[in-house]
Amino acid sequence: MMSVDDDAPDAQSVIADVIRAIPRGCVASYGEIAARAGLPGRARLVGKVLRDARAGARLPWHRVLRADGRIAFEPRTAPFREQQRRLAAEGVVVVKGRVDLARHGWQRDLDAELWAPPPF
DNA sequence: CAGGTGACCTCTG
DNA sequence: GCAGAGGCCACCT
Repeated sequence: MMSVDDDAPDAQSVIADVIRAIPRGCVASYGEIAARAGLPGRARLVGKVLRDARAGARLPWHRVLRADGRIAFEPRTAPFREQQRRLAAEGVVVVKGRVDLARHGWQRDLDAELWAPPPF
């Protein structure tokens, strides 16, 4: 007997899947992730998923940034430096706690595929 | 039940 | 660049 819930996986697991889909070397914002999970406006829920994420969750949490490309943690804190370190390890440039989204943004990557920009 | 909080976002000035 | 307001909603007091 099917129920409608079979087609309504809980939001948090969908969000987790989206985060796992962020390519290495790319970053995505909370709002972007929520939107891609079919949950526009639910950026805060993405934050909760990451907060609840456990070590064994295997989520690339370091690839999630704020909408302006800044790391969500307070500068100079341990988590902040850890995220910055992990990003650098993937070749993502972090300057003053900020990433150039035009260079490493996931959405930008999609645009690159669809638009097939000419070499400059 | 009401109020505050939070790994957030967008708009306005 | 910064500040305020409104939106979002799960979770805790």
